[in-house]
Amino acid sequence: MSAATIKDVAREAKVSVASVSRALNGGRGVTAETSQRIREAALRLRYVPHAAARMLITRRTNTVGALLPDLYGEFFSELIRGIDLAARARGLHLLVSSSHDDAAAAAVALRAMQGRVDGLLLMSPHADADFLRQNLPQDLPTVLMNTRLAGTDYCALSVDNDGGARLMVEHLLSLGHQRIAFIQGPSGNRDASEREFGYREALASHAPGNPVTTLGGDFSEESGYRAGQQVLAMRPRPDAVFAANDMMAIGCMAALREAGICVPEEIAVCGFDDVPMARYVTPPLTTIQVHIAELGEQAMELLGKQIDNPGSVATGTRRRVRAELVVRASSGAPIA
Amino acid sequence: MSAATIKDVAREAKVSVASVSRALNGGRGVTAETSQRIREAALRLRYVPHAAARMLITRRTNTVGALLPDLYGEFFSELIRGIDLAARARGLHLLVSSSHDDAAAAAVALRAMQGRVDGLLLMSPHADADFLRQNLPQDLPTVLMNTRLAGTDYCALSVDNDGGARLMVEHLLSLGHQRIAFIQGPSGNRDASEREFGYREALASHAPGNPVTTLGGDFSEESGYRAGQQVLAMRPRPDAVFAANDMMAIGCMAALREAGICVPEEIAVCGFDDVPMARYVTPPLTTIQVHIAELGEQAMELLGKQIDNPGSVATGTRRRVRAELVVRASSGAPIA
DNA sequence: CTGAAAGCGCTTACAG
DNA sequence: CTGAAAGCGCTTACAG
Repeated sequence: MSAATIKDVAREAKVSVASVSRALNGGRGVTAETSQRIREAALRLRYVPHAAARMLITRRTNTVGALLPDLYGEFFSELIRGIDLAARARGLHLLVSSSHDDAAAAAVALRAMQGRVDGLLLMSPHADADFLRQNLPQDLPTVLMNTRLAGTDYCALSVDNDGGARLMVEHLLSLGHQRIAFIQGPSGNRDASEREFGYREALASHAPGNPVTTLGGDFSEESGYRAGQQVLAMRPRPDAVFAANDMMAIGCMAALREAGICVPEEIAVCGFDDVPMARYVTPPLTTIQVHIAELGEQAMELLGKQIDNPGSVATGTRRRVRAELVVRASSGAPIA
Repeated sequence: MSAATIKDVAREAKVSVASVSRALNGGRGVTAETSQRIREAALRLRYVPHAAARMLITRRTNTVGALLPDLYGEFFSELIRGIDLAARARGLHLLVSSSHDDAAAAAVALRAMQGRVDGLLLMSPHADADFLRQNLPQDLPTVLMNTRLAGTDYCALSVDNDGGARLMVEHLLSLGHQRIAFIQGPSGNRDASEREFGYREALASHAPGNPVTTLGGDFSEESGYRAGQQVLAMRPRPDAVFAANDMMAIGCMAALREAGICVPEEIAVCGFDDVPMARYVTPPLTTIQVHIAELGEQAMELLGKQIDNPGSVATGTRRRVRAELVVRASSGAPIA
């Protein structure tokens, strides 16, 4: 015996399918008595409305799609949890898709979601204005997360990378550090370039005379290690290193330690992200914490609004998720 | 203008909708020429078949559901990535649902997936035979992951916890450690109890005379710290501590360090999981690595088989994902 | 090879 | 309040 349909319930309750539908969806236009009888019949038959049939007729899937570059790692883990929680709270299902190596794969994934979702949460390094125009259905509510958005009017959420970087530079300056070097992230990476921008800007406005020094990196621990070796060779040597992410900061500290340099006594080192490991390295890492889960939650909230009430969210709405300074031993600050 | 339907394509290509359907689904029973014309029309109209309509008629959603206790953290992050990759490879969409605080919430989530998925990947601490009988549709292909399965014949994947724990105990014994204490995980947790079982079994078979000592814990770093303090107070003191997970091992090491005890010279400490942090603590942690992504991949594979070919997977099929010893400094082994 | 028609399970005007 | 009927967009026997 297959799953019960609305017809079975109608027969069992001796009413028409129309009444069953009405009773089970809010109950307007049905006597309390009939409604009760219908509900009992549905329960007895373990009736669950067929999702596809309902989608077809209501044009609503009650599902949102999340297209992410990856699912792995601290960042995505927290992001997807924030999204999931917010979706759940709104009674929405979550369809995920990730790991698109190139723009073509991302486009395919995007297309495949068509008709399966009421809205889209999109984070993709491949997405630019052109890509979006090509691959996003016109009328599908969409919120971009940490994605290039020059030339688009989609709603967008992003991490306040420059603000965070500025906080860090101000912190280092306040401790008396003068020669602050910056380890860059991968070129073309938006987070990385915004962090660098914040670094430059903070130096320019607070300490215009101080040297601006950037070292190549790609977010990997190894690249941080190599940057650390470069720091060792510089004359005059920087008295602080600000890495565009924590893993590079950790790699950098390893290089300094191997050379017998004490952190933070001889050189301060700090990062960005506040990965869990940051607390556990020696010395614990001063870094910038970003509320990633909030990024997911807020994006979902914005998307939910658009879905429920198209037009309720102004075109091109932008929001930033705040970044906070987390002071630990590696920057040489007196710890309370 | 809304999305094009099959009718629009039929009109554009001057054929019936039946031909469009045939041409676009494999093309059997259509001349190459007609098929070509139809494809061009579809492309021109940017036609994408309406997913819901197709689901309704084919009874296939091309979607699998993953019901997980959480999405956050190393373990789930890796698990879901393994699942996602395997699902992608089979052209299946992935619907996720998580964070069910109790059995009732899990049941609701399970029901909500009905009709939306062709199969289910299920990991739930709330799921026992009774729960499954109550809440799983009879004929829905399902694979259980790391879930209690006494009394069920669902297919199931699980981590080889006892095997891993046995490896660790054998490793410690081979290094000459005699009094090996074990820090337990939360009571009722399947992974935790299997690891403890492996610990006891390995001691019983390889070193029946050695003391069996268990200390309470709940997988949190704090509980490991407290267990570490208990270890310090014991006489005779254990010469090795095996924690049921890495975070407790890390907490334990912190307690020992504060008391001025050297790891591994005075006491060896090791964990289970190989979280990324394990490499970075001082000293680096000897632990058991589990190929979590494999768990997800294999589960997906088993599920895919069941979906494609019901009956092709023997009822009650069980598989275990292997666990490997990762030797680092904390166990006092000579590192190559 | 091609098309007209039935039907998947539901919701929603439209009558009564 | 209640029911008969149309229709959402698709696929698939069934004829031709």
